[in-house]
Amino acid sequence: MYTLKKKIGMARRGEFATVDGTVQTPCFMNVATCGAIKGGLSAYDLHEIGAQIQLCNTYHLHVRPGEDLIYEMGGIRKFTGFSGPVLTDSGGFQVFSLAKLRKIKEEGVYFQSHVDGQRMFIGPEESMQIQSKLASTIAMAFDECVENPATYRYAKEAVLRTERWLERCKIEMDRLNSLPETINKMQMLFGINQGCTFEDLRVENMKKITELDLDGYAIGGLAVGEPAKEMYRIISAVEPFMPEDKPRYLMGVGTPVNILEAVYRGIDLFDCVMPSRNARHGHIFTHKGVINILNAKYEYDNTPIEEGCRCPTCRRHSKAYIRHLFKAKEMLAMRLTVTHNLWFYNNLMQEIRDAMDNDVFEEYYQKYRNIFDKRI
RNA sequence: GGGUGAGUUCCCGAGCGGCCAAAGGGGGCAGACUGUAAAUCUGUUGUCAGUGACUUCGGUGGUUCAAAUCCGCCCUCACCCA
Repeated sequence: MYTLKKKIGMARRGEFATVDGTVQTPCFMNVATCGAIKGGLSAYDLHEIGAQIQLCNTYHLHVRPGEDLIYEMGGIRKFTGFSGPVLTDSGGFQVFSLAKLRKIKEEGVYFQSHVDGQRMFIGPEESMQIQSKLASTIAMAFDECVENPATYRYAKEAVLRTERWLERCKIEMDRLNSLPETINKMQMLFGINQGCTFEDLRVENMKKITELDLDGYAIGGLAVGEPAKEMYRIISAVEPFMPEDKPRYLMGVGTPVNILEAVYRGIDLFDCVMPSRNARHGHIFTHKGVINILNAKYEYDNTPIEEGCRCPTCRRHSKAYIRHLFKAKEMLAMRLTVTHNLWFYNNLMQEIRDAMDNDVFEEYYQKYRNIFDKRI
């Protein structure tokens, strides 16, 4: 249940209520693909960071440890100990990223496990069944994320197939939610908009999927190599056709500026591996831009990553120390940088919400849109 | 004192007459990363000048058109015998 609290231009300040807690939007969802934030953060650490909601991956959890085990353990939330809402990605994106091993058919996708090469099949029904057993708060529709660039012809074929899959997802989800043994009978389903960078396909698809009256709508298949401007163009093209009273989720995006630009264009939810993955590689986000903590210039730098940052890392540690930990291959290095970056992202959303609440979002947007992604 | 083996670019370590500025690691430096097969991947790592030149393979003196590679002497290290 989404409540729009304020609108500033296209930007939306809202609240998204679920059975597992309410999320203040705009919001960033922290990515815990296999049920854990890579870099060694626990559910407790996430609480410290101000994380509202977490994303886990259907495909990865299906492969290991399997949805039956997680079902037996009481569902993904109980299993991981994360108390807030959890969104599960459908496995559709994995079909895309494991491109070499896949075969896409009308019934679903045949592919090989990245762990042991075992042949597997996931279709819309299977994805819903797995997500139902995982008992996440929100399930994502099983879609096809087409690579960029794509021909119009293929893009169209793929969107139409994804539309048919979406109808099957909804039917299966309704059925699963009515079963007595289902852990979360209120499991939500979000539809996913596709159509590559073709505006007419995007718009047609959005009109089509919103007819299904789902719990939320996502824009998928962006930030897959196209220029950022293309992405913004698609968001703006599709946004007018997204229901006002449903949360809007831009999948897999992005850099701090990408997020700011997307919020500016009416998006409520985000997820991205960038803060955690880049942190593991020493790339760190600050309000002044992006730094690489491994750079020689930080060897004797006794100041925190960002002066004035209230994250657990910056409150205590210097760049010189963190750099040393990386050089010494201590896992604490990654824990500290992932903590900072995730804090930065979650705090960024908090700052955006505050700016909206205080009617200074436009100023905030103008101040940072050319700064956050800059390399310094 | 005698014998044997070894000394290679920041480190380890290949190379044993020209195709060697010298494999491969490590380390260093830099870059990439957007619904995570990612604690991963890429580039670079003698000097100077954009195709080239110059200084390098313990030291020194030779042999040769040509030497990290062959020879003499010297130095250092390791092991063995006294």
